This record gives sequence, structure tokens and C-alpha cells, in this order.
Amino acid sequence: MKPSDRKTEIINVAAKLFKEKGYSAVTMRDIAQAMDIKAASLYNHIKSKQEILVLIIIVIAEEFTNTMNQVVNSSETTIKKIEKIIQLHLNITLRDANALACLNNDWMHLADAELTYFIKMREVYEENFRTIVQKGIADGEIKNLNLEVIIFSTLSTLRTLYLWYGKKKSPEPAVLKSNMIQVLLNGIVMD
Amino acid sequence: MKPSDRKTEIINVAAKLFKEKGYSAVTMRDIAQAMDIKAASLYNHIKSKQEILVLIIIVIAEEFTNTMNQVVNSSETTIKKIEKIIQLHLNITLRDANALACLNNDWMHLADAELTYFIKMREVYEENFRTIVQKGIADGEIKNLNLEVIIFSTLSTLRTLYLWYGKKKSPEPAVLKSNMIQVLLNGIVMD
DNA sequence: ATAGTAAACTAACAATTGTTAGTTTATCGT
DNA sequence: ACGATAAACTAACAATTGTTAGTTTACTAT
Repeated sequence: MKPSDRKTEIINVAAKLFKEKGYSAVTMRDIAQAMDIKAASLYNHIKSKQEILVLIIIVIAEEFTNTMNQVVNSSETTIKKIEKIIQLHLNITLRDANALACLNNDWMHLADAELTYFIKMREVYEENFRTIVQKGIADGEIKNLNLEVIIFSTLSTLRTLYLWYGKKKSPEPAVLKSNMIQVLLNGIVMD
Repeated sequence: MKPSDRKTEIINVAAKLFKEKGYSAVTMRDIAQAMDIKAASLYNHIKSKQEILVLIIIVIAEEFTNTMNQVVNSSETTIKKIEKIIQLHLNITLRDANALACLNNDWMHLADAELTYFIKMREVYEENFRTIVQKGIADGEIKNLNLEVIIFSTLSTLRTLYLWYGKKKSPEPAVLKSNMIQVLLNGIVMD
């Protein structure tokens, strides 16, 4: 079931605040004030503060998971696969930077089933990435460097895109994409 | 003035907890419990929760600032300078991953003078990095790609080293260093 | 032994937290 | 005009927060 308009508003406002101060430092009164209503009124639309967090994080986590599964099971070259993954992170960052910040910084405040679910998705995501790069190395498309260094250097950059996109100096999406691919794949040193 | 032994203990325990749950979600009672004492006893050693945060973050921020200043003012090649910066992040990550996590995630909970001071240091740090890369491009050492993409791809990876160092699969420091340099400078695609 | 000190304790505070109950207001289809 | 529904409100709660005051305990130097 899709959230109502008002519920979506709450989620978006909350995500913005969570990005700025983190889940724990944002109170229900903060969220309410940002919407020009009282804290108690929020509960006409949402079940709890936790529910807001879950709705912000899980939807996006599933989107990453699903797209990654498609990429892994496709029959393209390793390089094309990695480009697809870069594109995936870029798309979500451009569309919903706040939620992405929240996913990165506040996932540990999920509870019970959702926490387990999230951690599992995260593990599978990284494992899929690992599989892709490993095949790339075996096929001679990717340099035979330490696998973990490759995985985490790339993922670190992609995961924290939200931190600097939107700043004045960041380039427009098309430039960003092509430059990102070049930097991550071919490095920055002149040949 | 150097913190006393007990004060240092508190700072280290707090940094570990802050890394796991974030500054706001960790209570003084959490910190006390982790030290097997009562919350009130902490105040024999520290002034406030805020002071703990300041002591964790500012010391490290100044270390980054100072070393970066040395590198900027040195007369080495751009590549050697970048290698020095990679080494700097690696050193601090290996020595004090918890504090580094805290610096990255909780700096916004600093207040007043320290918050301003931190933000200034951060800006200067990035500006220095920018200057280094810019000269590298001008000298033909670095590819003429979008400056911001280069800066933030590199910094993102270096800043989040703490996230994955210590995991079973991460290599020993020497391997980590050489592979990191290769990945960041020369990319991962086979020539 | 005594005095001094470092570092723990108990007890309590005022403020803030997420949340609930019950009520009022506004909008819309009939 | 009327009833239903959505969405706001006020008021309050029990729990938790950082912090303080005053006290006790244990070690150390004289």
C-alpha cells in the first residue's frame, strides 16, 4: 500500500532532518515544527518514529537490491556492469539524497526484523559486487589488485555521493556520470 | 594539558560507543556502564558530554590539518603529495578508527566555537587538497577531469576507511597502502 | 595514625522524550 | 442541511536525559 500524500510529506521532511542531525537527535516535535503542526498530529498519519525510519530506509535498500540482482544476472561485460552500478547510485542520489543519507547513517537504529533484513540486503549487495569484480579479474578486464580494496574504494565513493552532490561546485549529472566512471575505472594519473 | 589516564579511558570508551550508535543515541549511563561505574562518577573526570565529543574530534581534526599543511607546502611531485595524504588517512585510521568514525558522523553535534573551528578546518583541508590536484593537472601529472569529482572520489574513500578496516577480509597495512594507492591513482581497469 | 586527595557512590533535579486520549475544526459527498 | 471522515488541536503521561549535591571509600604521603 502506498503512503498517503500527507504521510509522504512527513517522510520527506523527516528524511531531510535526519540527514542534518541524525535520527536520534531529531525529535517528533522537530518534525512537526518543520511541517507547521503539533507533534501529536503526526500520529494521525504514522504509527511511530520507528515507522518513519523504516519507510525511509527499506524502500531504497530494496531498490538497490533489485537493481543489483538484475545487473549481476545480466550478460554484459564487467565494465558495463560496473557502469550500471555507478548509474544506479547516481540515480538514487539525484532523486533522493536525504533518504540515502539516512540509510547510510541511521540504519543501525532500525530494530528487530527490519534491522536483520537490512543487514542481510547489505551483505548480499556487497557479495554481488564482489562476484562481479572477481569475474572481471578472472577475465582480464580488471587489474589483479586486492579484491576488498577495489570493492570498498568504489563503494565508499558511491555511497557518499549524497554528501557533496548539491554543492555549488558539483557538476551537472551528465558530466558527473562520465567523470565518475573515468575516475573510478581508469584512475586520475596521466598515462 | 594532557588528559589523565582515567579521562583518556572515558574518551576511548565513548568513542567506541559513538561509533556504534552515534553521539545522540549514547547516554552518559551507557558510557558509565561500559566502564563499570555510575554515570555521576564520570563527572569527576570530565566536564560534560559535549567535552567528550570535543576531545575526540578536535585533536584528530588538528592532526589532519597540520599534516596537510606540511604536504601542501612541500616541494614534491603531485603524485607523491597524494600518496602522503593517503598515508595520513591510513595512519590515523589504523591508530584510532573509533575517533575517526566519530569525527565523520558526529561533528555536527559540536557547538559554538568548536563547531565553527571544525568546519573551518574541514574547508581549508579540502581547499588544500584542491590546490594540490589543480597543480597536478596544470603540470600534466593528473588527468584533466572534473576537479570536484577527483577531490571527492578520493576523499570519500579515504574518509570512510574506518568503516571497513578491521573486517576479516581487509588486508594488512602494507598491502592496503600499496593497493589503495594503485586503485585511487591508476584505477582498476586493465590497461 | 592522620590528613589529603582521587574517584567512586546514592539520590535527586528539571528538562525533554515518544506517545496516548479526548476534543475540535474543516472538507466533502449525499 | 447532515453526517462522515480526515486532520488538526490541547493536555497529559511515564520514561529517559544530562547534570548536580552531598557522601563514602580507598589509597598515599607525611
